[in-house]
Amino acid sequence: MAALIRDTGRGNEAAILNAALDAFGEKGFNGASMRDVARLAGTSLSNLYNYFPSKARLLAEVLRWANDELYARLRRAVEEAGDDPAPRLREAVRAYVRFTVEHRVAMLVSMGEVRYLHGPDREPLIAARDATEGLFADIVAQGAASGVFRTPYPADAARAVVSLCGSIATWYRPDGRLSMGQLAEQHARYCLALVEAPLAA
Amino acid sequence: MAALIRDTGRGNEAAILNAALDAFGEKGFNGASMRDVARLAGTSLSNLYNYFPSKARLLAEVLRWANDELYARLRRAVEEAGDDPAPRLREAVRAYVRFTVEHRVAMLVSMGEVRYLHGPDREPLIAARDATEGLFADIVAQGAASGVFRTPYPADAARAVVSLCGSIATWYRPDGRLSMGQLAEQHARYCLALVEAPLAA
Amino acid sequence: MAALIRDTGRGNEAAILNAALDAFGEKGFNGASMRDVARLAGTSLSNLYNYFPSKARLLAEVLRWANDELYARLRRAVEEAGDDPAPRLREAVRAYVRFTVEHRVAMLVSMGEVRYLHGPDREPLIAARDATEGLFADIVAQGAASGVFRTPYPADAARAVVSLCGSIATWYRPDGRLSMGQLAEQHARYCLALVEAPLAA
Amino acid sequence: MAALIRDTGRGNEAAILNAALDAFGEKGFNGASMRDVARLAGTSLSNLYNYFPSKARLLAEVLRWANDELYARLRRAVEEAGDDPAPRLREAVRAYVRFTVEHRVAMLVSMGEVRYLHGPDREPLIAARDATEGLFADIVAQGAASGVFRTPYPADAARAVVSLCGSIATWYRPDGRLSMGQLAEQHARYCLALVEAPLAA
DNA sequence: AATGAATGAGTCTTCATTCAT
DNA sequence: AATGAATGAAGACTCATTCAT
Repeated sequence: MAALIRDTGRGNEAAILNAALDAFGEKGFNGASMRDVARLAGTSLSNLYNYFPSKARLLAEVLRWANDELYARLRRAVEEAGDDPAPRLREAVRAYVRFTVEHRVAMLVSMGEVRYLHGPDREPLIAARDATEGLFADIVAQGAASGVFRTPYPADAARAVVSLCGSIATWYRPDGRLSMGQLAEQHARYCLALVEAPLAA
Repeated sequence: MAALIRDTGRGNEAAILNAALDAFGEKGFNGASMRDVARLAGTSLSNLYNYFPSKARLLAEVLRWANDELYARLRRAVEEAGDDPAPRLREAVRAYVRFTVEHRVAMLVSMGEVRYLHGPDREPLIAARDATEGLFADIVAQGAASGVFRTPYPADAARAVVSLCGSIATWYRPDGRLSMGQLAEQHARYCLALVEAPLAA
Repeated sequence: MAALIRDTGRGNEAAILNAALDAFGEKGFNGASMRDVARLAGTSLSNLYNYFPSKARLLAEVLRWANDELYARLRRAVEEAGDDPAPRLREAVRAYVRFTVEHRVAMLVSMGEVRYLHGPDREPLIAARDATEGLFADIVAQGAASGVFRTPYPADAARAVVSLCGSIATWYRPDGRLSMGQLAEQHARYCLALVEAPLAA
Repeated sequence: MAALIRDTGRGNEAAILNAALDAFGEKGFNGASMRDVARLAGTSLSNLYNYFPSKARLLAEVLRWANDELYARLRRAVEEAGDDPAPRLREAVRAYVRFTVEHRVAMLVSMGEVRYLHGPDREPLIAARDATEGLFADIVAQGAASGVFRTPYPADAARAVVSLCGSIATWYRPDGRLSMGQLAEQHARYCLALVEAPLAA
């Protein structure tokens, strides 16, 4: 479970972002204090404000990083999957599951703490999340159009797919029964079944 | 969206529980203050402590009520659905979706705020949640045994079903495009598809 | 260590007074709450106010009972000791020590918590305490006048005697090395020595 | 009555410690609020917590300072008194009385409020207090061994001496009848008499 | 970029006390 | 005499944030 953010080219910034990710992941946005973040980042409380003007902005930045990374991975996975909707959906789901498992806290924060953002910090995040969901929506639409996904709800099924993959973060434990690979495999099948694609027996 | 808790036979208790549900639902456990709860309940801050010894205990009680109600509804729905696994799953999912829509905040709190509970308040809740999930697990197991659910992952699919239904709470808005009935219908089909039951074309 | 206050002929009054004594003894006047007292007395919080109009008054009553009892015991001991100052002092000290040991918390409260009393509750207590000290002052004065106590400070030595005996309460433990009898014996000798009375070799 | 703690080399620390000493001295540990301390120290309530993590810890630090200072003074006094037990005891008592008078509240707090300390804050204080008493115990033992103190209770008399000197704090008023010098003189004699040393007529 | 000290508003919780029954 | 419910003030402590250095 490597750190999500590697380097930003600006002093302690990456350490602070990763610390915020951990803190918000463990205690939630309101439960974690700036002192918690500072402690995890190994810097002083007041130094945080040299990088981010407020706690909300810090959360916003963390979420932006997480979403950008997830989006990039999904794009890459889909591109490498070729043109057919079924393998595209399969690979997108597998990538999503892998990201969820590898960066569970990032996913948790991303799903749960956005609602504590208001004003100008909020909308870019919502847009980014919609873009991520849009990737799935496109695949489902393509599959429905070509007749290979026979779900009667092609306009809504993508949301179900995304919800299903994201919810793994709420219960997954690294020492659990299922490996990341098994989880990815299972969910790929769940999602193909959900959109009513033909399945190998 | 009627109040979840009607009356407990003890002074202001029901009003406080419902107020806590609303407050935790809107701002999260850590974001909502006991003052918020008191204001919503129409009583004084200190009077809260005549009913619940701590904020955590208050949350625990709220969650217990929500889970008990959900569990009871699911039981009833499953019983009335007869013996075949497919209609049983269909009715369970529909009941779950209806509960999620009608008591969205209860569901949100139930999914998101349990992790702020520790010590003796936590375990009964986890057990109750497992019991709810167990209802679905039984149905899936029955369907898999009888061959009507052909999912290769009968031991894990119930969790996916529950996650899928619960996640509605994170995005549903009463004024959205889909009615509760449509939502229930869609998810019933998603879930039957997910466990690879035969579907009417 | 029997309860200090036996019965007052008024419902739960004695139980409340003894409970207050214990509570104030253990946690101090400000550290103990009326709830603590109620719990120890086995009654309800609000019922306390049927007997005593305020926490301060409750403390005042407790102190009055303790002082009255101590004063009575000292009077009796002195009277039974005859007319000579040396045996009178000896018996007074022994009685004081015995009371301190038997009702340690009463003594602790009496020494330490009076200062939290103000207004009309305070002065009667101070007067009662002065009366107790006056008993010793009289004996020392008598002994000095008759030449048997040769202390150069007859006007001040009584205070030292009283302080010395009372301070036992601050360190005495029932399971300690010294029995009540030994303690009484030792202090009788300390005090006779302090006033410079002739001592048996 | 100069401030007990001069400077600690860390911001407002000395001011806070002295303020705590005054506040606890006047109202007791439980009667004084952290706001009281802040007001006396001329700083904000929250700033207190930049120096001491809790009220109990603040009390513990205050007590440590007071005990260290007392112990140092006693050591010095004893060392300068030469080798004979009688002058050593005399000078130790005088130093103790002077400290009690000069830092009455420190002594009061030290005697009365230790019992509100629990856990790891408590034991170092008890040990320090025992060390102080140990100084007197050594002197009494030495005097008893050399035959100049003829008390039959050499193992216990030191406690009486310490109690006697400390109790001055409970009644002393700066505008009272006796000066500090007189008080020191009187108690030196009380204590020598108490251990049954030969006294100048 | 980095820190320690500082602050005012806010947190949960407990307090002594009152009131209706 | 006795209780359970209620309350406003106050308790210790933490918060996000700022400022001087």
